[in-house]
Amino acid sequence: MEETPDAETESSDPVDADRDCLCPLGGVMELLSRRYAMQLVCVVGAIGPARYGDIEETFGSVSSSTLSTRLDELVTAGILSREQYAEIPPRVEYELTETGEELGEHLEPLLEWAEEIDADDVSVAQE
Amino acid sequence: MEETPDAETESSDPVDADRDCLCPLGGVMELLSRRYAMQLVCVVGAIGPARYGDIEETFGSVSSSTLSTRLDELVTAGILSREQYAEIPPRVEYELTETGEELGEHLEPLLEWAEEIDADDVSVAQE
DNA sequence: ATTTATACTGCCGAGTCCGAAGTATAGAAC
DNA sequence: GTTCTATACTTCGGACTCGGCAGTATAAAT
Repeated sequence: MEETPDAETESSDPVDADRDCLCPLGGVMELLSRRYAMQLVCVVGAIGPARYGDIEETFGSVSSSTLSTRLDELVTAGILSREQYAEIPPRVEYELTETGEELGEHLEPLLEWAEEIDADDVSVAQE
Repeated sequence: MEETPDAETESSDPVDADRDCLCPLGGVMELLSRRYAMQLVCVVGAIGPARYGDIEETFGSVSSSTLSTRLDELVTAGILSREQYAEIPPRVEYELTETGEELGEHLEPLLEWAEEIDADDVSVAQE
C-alpha cells in the first residue's frame, strides 16, 4: 500500500511529526475497538483459512451473534475475506486479506505484550 | 472445554510458535477494546503531562462521562498515572506510566497504519 | 453577590453485547 | 418416508455501555 519514498524529506524531529493528527477516531479504529475484533484478526491470521466453528471454538467465550457481527464488519472493512462453498452441511472459510495481513503484523506485538503483562501482574480492574 | 484438542501433526506450517495461546481475551485487551482507550493512550503519550481539559479538547467527540471512565480504568490498570494538585481551579495531570510507555510503543504503529488506511480508501462501514 | 474556571459526577435514552434457541439444507440411518 | 446430524448462522429479550447535558465544589476576580 505504502511505497516507502526516498527517506530524505523526513524531518529529523520525529516527535512532533504527528502532533496534529494523533489518533484516528473513526474508520478502522472504531471497528478494532469493538469487543474481540483485534483478537479475531489474530486468530484468523494464525489458523489460516478458518471456519466459523473453529473460530468460535478457539474463543470459547464469545456469543455466536457477536462473533457473526464482528466477522461481518471485518469482511465489509476489507480485512477478512469470506469464501462460501456450496456444500451441505455448509462450509465457509475466513481468511485475512492483504490489508488484514498488514493489520495482523501490527497487532501481533501488541497482543503478545498484553499477554505478558496479564501473565505478570498488573492491577487490572479486578473489582 | 477441558479436553485438549491437540494439534494435527499433519500440518506442515512453520508458524506454530504461539498456536496454543493466540490472544488474551481478558485483562488489558478488554480494556483496550473499549471506546477511545487506544487513542487515549496515544494522546496522553503525545501531549505529555495532559490535563483533563486538553484531552477532552483533543478528542472533541468524546463525552466527558466516557472519557472520565476510561481515564479511571487506565489509571487503575497502571497504564496512566494521575497527579492532582491542590489548587483552585483544580489541576490534574495524566501521564503514561512505564507500562503505559511500553504500550504506547506498540500502539503507535497500529494507529499510524489505521490513519493511512482510512485516508486511502477502505470501504469501512460508512452507514 | 455574581462570574469564571476546572475536573469531574449523575441521569436518561439510545446503542451494543450476551446467551440460548431457532432456521435452512441434504445426505445418512432406520 | 421419517428422523437424525452437521454447519453457519439469525432472532430475541435482557443486561451492559455510551453520548449529551446538567449539576457540583472551590476560591479568586469583578
